[in-house]
Amino acid sequence: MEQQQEEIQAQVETQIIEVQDKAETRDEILLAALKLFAEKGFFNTSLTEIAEAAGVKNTSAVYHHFKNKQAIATQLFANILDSLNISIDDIRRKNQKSSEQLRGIVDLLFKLTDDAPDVMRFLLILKLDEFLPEEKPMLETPAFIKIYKIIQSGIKAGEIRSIDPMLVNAYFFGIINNTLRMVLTGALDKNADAYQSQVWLAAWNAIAKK
Amino acid sequence: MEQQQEEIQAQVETQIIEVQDKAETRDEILLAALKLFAEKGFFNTSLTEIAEAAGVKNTSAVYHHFKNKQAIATQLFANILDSLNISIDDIRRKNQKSSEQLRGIVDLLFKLTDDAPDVMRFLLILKLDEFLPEEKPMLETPAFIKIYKIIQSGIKAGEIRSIDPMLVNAYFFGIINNTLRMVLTGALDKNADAYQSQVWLAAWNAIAKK
DNA sequence: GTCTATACGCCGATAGAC
DNA sequence: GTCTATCGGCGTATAGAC
Repeated sequence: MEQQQEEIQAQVETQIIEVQDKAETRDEILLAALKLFAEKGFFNTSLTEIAEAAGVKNTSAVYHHFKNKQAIATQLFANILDSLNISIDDIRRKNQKSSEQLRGIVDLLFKLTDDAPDVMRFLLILKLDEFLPEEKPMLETPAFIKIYKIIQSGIKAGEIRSIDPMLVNAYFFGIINNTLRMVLTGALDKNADAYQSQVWLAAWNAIAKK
Repeated sequence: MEQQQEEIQAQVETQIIEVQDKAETRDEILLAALKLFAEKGFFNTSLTEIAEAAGVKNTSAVYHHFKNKQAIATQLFANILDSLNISIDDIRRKNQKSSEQLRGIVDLLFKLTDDAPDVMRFLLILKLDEFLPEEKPMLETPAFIKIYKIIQSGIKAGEIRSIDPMLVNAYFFGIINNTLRMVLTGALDKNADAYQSQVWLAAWNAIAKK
């Protein structure tokens, strides 16, 4: 009985491990690809390199998980935007005012820049439509539509200046993203966190109703 | 005597035409490459396409003018930065205050966005280090060093807030460049000129001493 | 699901006539 | 200085054994 249970336990563990292995191989590929794309760009990264970095000695293994190189990038793009979208939902639920919601988003972006710079490089630096020409432009994805709505609410509520919401977007994320881009490329030498509070203030002041 | 002069005249004209042809062929290649790079990116553009667009039926003609594909991009980069640098010198000569000099630069960038969008796409949208890895980062080129100096002067003169000049740069050109990027990609639907005065104000206010 | 081996195409680049 | 012709190589992608 005990032995049987142990066997079952062992089987379950094996299954978990197998499942993990499957997931891990796929994830290893995605992770390796993200890193390489962020470092050298999509076109400078060969499938051979991705395979190596993922711990497989072979491009064929990669082709078993993904139709082609583009499909890897597409999946990365979807994953990143999904998790961004979920985070934004969370932020909207926990905060009422547009200013607070934007503050939350800024907090998230700065954290990501320090903790997952490759993700932010993918979002801010790579020219996505060069290798994902059929994907929707970022501004039309759920995450960014929600940001647009936050801005609209802020204007309606009198928190934000009454100008074209798209210009508000341009000002606010112009300051935020450009700063983060400079952190990512090393033009600014401290980590993102060191700049966060002052950059937030500058960005918010650029769009806040006086 | 008259005939001789006519002949000489004809020869000179021929020479001029030939010289023009030489210059034009090279320029045609550069122009075609600029357009194609701006439209589809460096890696999605083949030398065959550049040759066709330049009015030559052949890549060999291109190779006669440039060592390789990279050399075309390098030349484009140098030309654009040179003319930018010259324009900035001109602006600095004609204006005293940092605010006026920055205003002049903004004016230039907005004009370029409407009149030479491909040049601005090359500067703002393309990921240059992906295909020009050995080139100096843009911030280290003469044109941008001068902009940095303008900012430093403005801080010294009390026109601009006393913070890290690099952050001033991030704020100011964050707003300017992000707006222009959105014009270039169509996210903002009017031409750049329609936004210029208000965007200038927003960018200047983000860095001006209150 | 990962390996070996291999096919295939495209594109960058060169040689040489004119 | 532009043409025809052609090479070589890399990188994507597939077939098939294990």
